[in-house]
Amino acid sequence: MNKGPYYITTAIAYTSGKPHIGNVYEIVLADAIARFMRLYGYDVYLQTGTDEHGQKIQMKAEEAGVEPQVFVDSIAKEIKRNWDVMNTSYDKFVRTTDPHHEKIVQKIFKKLYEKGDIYKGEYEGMYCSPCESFFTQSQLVDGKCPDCGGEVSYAKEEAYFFKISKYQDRLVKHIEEHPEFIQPESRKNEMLNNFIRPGLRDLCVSRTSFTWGIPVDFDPGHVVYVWIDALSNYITFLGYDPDGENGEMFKKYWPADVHLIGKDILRFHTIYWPIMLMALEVPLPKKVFGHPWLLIGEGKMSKSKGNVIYADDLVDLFGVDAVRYYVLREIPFAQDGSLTYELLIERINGELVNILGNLVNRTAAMTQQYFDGVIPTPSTPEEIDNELIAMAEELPKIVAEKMDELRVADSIQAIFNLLRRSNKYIDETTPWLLAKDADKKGRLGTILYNLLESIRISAVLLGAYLPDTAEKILTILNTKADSYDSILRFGGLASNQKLNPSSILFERIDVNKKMKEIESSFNKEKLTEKAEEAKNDPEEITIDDFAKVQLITGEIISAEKHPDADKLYVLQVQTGDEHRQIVSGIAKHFSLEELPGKKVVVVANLKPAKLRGVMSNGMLLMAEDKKQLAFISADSEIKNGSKIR
RNA sequence: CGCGGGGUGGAGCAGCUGGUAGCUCGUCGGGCUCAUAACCCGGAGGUCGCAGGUUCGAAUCCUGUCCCCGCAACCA
Repeated sequence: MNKGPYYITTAIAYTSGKPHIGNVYEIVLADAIARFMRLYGYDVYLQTGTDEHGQKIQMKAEEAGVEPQVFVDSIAKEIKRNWDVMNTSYDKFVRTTDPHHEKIVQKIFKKLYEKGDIYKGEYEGMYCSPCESFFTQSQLVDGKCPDCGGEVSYAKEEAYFFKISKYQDRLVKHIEEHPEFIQPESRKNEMLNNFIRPGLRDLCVSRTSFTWGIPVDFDPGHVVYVWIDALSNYITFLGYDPDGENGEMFKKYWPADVHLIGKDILRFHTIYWPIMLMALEVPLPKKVFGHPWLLIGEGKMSKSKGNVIYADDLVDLFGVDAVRYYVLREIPFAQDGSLTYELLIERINGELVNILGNLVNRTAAMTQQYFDGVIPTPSTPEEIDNELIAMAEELPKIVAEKMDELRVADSIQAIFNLLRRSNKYIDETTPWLLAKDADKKGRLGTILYNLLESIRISAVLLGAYLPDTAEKILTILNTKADSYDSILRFGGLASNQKLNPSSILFERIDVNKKMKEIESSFNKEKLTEKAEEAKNDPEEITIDDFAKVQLITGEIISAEKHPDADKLYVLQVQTGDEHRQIVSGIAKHFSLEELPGKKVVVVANLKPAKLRGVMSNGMLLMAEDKKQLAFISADSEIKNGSKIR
């Protein structure tokens, strides 16, 4: 039952640091789709990997004091390890530093150049030499470099540009004619209205400001823009060759069925990538799915917020399948999902333990008790049986439909509906009562068989999402009937086989105990992190350095909104005899009303600066943790303007 | 008037091609004992952000308005 090739890719992960659970979500999602499609009968090829070039990586490597290649080698290894920890079944793990990939990207670049779609031009803008970066007028802060605050000067440099605009109309047409192309569809309009229709500007596709990239072979000093490099991975590793014979894999699997990516990079995949392919005269992928994000509580996960959660830590705490289950189940089709330990534990206990684990456990126990563990032979079904059977036979179709739309969470829910129904079926049929009556042995057997078969059908489907658990269940059932075909008709489980001894599938988690465990390990982590930070940041300052900073006490007299910025307040602060205006980015944390009267600490000798047009003379000191800001003030009455030292 | 997403019982969501408002969790009460204090049943709880409009009828369509969240700008 081969349904043909199915090529699915994830975005390749950027090797600038260890991937967090949000990054890992993508490969797990891809894996679930890939596993299901394999079960369903497709010849699936799942490609994932790492994106290893670019300035940021070069910088990180320099910071770490190693060669870029050494740096990306170690990160790529770590990323791959995380993918493996999550038990993902990728067919190919690619790396953009692969020599073959580099060679083909050079060929692609050259071909586009020869075709005239890439031309040499000049990049102009305000340039900051220490930072080696160009900035647009609007990015400048007070006419200075936004990164280092240094002077910038007008400069231009040679660069190659890609004639994106040439393909604009074709792209619009393609998107309009293929509503499937951008998923979820709500994103389609965003792309069209926000980026494409206003007009595409030619894209600068080479850099000379750093060297860690694929060199433009016909013009030394230039390296290929990372996105051109990265996006190409989808075809280079299949054996695409711009001026030769394409490889077998390319012929078989391209165009891709799905590019699975984060919604933040949808732009690159629905604009630049299709246009690149058009320019190369290569067919476009069928679908680009910008999946939502996994949020931590309410907010985005980020290092600066200090709320980063790593997949391998979660797996240590809860097990692979529990973590897979959570991310797949909790993130709906087009809306961000949220992760907290409490929610995770709730899902594990409420669904994996109570619904799934308990059902398998009680059914196996009854089969053991009443039939010595031998799968009974069913007799004529009754009305109540037919209801269960109908639902079980319906399930594979429902799941297939949902998966076809990439609605993974819905698929899982459908499976759990059958498991719930099965639990209910037990209560309705009361096997423990039938067991007391020898005449009812046949009926009892039918019921247990129906349960075991429903469990088998569920387990076969669950294999896509919880591979280990599914395998465990099928082992308990002692069956090899695990194909999609085998679950289309109820009754595929062979009778008279003896069940294997069952074990607990998911251990119940004690919330309080677990949270304590997490906290203690979290603290440990924090300590080691701090220790590392201290190591990495050996810079000590002298008392003289500190003396340069002039801190004084003050009091906020009045506060008003910045006319032109959401996060800023314009504050009038009394600092002794004088009073100064300070612009501060605390609008998100405090209301205007509560500010007047607040005692504050002010950095008095900070160079004045204009913030979005308003002068600011100084800076307020605030204490900051993950969630909130707090003012710092003297703990007893002291005159405004008092020195702090 | 920068772009987009969202506001539905205590929590998280579904419904949004118009016609008794549904699911999971929690809560209260009951049942059962095969099972991992689990499973099953029942109840309470919502004027579907607000105000208008279209319609015989709107959570669902239209207009206005308020609030929240992303992106962009800004966090001295």
